[in-house]
Amino acid sequence: MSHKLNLDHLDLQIIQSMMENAEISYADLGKRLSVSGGTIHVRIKKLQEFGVVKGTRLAVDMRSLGYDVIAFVGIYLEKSSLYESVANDIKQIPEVIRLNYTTGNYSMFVEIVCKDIIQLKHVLHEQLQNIKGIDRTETLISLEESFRRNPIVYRPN
Amino acid sequence: MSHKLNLDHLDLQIIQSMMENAEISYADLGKRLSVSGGTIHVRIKKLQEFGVVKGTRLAVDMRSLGYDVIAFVGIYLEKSSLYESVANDIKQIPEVIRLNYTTGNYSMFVEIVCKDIIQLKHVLHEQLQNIKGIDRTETLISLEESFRRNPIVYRPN
DNA sequence: ATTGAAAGAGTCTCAGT
DNA sequence: ACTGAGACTCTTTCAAT
Repeated sequence: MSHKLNLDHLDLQIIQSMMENAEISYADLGKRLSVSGGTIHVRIKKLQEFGVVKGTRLAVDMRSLGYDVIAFVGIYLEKSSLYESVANDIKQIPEVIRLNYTTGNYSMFVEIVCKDIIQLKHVLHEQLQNIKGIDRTETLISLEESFRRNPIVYRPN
Repeated sequence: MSHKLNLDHLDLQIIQSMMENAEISYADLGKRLSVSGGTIHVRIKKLQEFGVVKGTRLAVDMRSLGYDVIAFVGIYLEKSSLYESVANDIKQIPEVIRLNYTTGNYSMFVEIVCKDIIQLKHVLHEQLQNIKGIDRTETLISLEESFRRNPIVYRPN
């Protein structure tokens, strides 16, 4: 992480392409980017060694599994020094899939995924609110996710 | 349509495992779950047909690519009927990777990924604020991401 | 660093259960 | 529905450039 990475256009194109679809074969991706499959292989191995690439993950449609509710919760702390302790307690709640320490309105900001509103209510009132050091919370419930996409790391022109 | 799929424990275990790491072979995953590799293959094909599985994606450490800044922006609309038009304008901003229509404090909520604060400032002031129909915005900048993980779809016991 | 080809490993299909 | 084996495809290594 302390080393400066020197990534060229080919590296970025590979990343851009495989962030969207990691199933493409090295040979096919090589064809598309005008190099051999062997070169794709070497580059990906390098990116893994450098820690840029962290593996591949199955993309799952959570709604079709019955996880219909996404909520965001802004958290106000009693004292900002309680961050570590509160973060640790929050991590014990499996429905919380993400926690950020933030500037701005809130001290902390979490994302929650649940099967229904009943379960969300349970997480908010029985779990989150009981954590020592949390002053109060504000909840945003997502009625619709308009889009979600990857950052653009390679822009052709 | 998102109901009523009949998925059993095996399906959920496959999903749970491959959400974390999609590189495992069918044979190895089968061993772990006490079935043959062929069965894993059939199940995954079924999950793809049902639309539960949407492919695989490369997991990338954005920070090592120089994308150091994550920000969340809450948006107040002049009228909530402007949602569609504003959503469309927001989608044109490549740094915005996610947009949700929400209840609660804000009408809309976006996530932004940038290389630095300069770029974030540009996105906020030259792009977002110029969109017709946006009343005002509140920005949360992430100072640290404490954790990020997948939802739990299978809990052993 | 990239290539092409051979060796090794994984996916996919199918007949049998 | 699951299994195991054969056919096929992809990954990985490596000598040559």
